[in-house]
Amino acid sequence: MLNGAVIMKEILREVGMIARSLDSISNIEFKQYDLTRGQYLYLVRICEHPGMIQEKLAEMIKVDRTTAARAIQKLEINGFIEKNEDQHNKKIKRLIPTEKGQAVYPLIKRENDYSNSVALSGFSGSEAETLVKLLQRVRSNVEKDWEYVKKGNKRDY
Amino acid sequence: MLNGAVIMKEILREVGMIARSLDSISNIEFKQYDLTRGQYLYLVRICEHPGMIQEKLAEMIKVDRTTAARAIQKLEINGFIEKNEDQHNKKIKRLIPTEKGQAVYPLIKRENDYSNSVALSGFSGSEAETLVKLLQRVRSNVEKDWEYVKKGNKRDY
DNA sequence: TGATTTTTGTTGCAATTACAACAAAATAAA
DNA sequence: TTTATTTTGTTGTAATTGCAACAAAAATCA
Repeated sequence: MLNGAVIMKEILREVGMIARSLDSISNIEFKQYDLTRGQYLYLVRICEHPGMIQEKLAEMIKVDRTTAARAIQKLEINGFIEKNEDQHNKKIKRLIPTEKGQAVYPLIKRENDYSNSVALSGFSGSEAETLVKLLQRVRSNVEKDWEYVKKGNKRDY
Repeated sequence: MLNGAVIMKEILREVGMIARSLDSISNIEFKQYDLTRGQYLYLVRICEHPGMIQEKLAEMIKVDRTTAARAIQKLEINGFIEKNEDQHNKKIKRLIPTEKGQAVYPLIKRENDYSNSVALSGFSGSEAETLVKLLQRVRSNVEKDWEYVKKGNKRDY
């Protein structure tokens, strides 16, 4: 039996270890496609939601606006995506994958799927499902605080 | 009902979003203790495992050896920890928190505990327990691949 | 309408991150 | 013991990351 104190620290640390491991692996494996650190994160989302703007992408990934801005800038320079201007709104730029970007997408997807299958090896279908649902709830809880703190507010505890 | 395809991508992404959110929050909140980005990760572990060497700490956190080296170097420069030489082994340096480091520890702990409680809000005790256990299995699965890839090996998929 | 606030985007810093490449001590193998 | 390999640590270099501070367009408000 696990007591509360153990759970307290473990969730956060386990998640951190898992995320860093998987991110590190992906970054190493995507170098062969000329994607530098972190870029795959943005590219997959742009491919899945073409026309998205970078502000929303940053929120989706949970990364600083300026970090996203530069990652996206680089994706554009290297020909993976385009920034298209909007008909009705002069301020926003809609992000669209190029042919090159679309060609890389399935390779990223395949790697991510494989990493997921590794992560879930030994899991039954229902265990995997339970985990996804619990994680989605955690994410929903956590993202509220993230936005709150990111905006300069102070949490009270 | 969730189908396999959704689960496939969701686990990895949910974990990534949660990890980045929590890390971002912590980094903002720890600035008041003069801890710069990422340093809290190392300091808590050194406090909980005094005498640890930095190679093991890097493995524990799942971060590059050289990243850990510089983070630890900075913790030392800023007086949070000491590097003690070992009696029997001239190569290794044992990491020990200073008074200052020990004074900050409970503050980090408190913040982490709070973030955990936020992450788990709405969870029953048994749900929280289930999540920890599933995450530990995921981490165990994933860290094997991380070490494998980090050492220069190529995964086949 | 006009003034104010929010959204979206960029650039200047200063810092972390990590790959390479090296060194030296410790361990394993011959 | 001598040689080879692994472990542990550092530094050079190049890149990402994110806070501040700014700008301009859009949305809200009075």
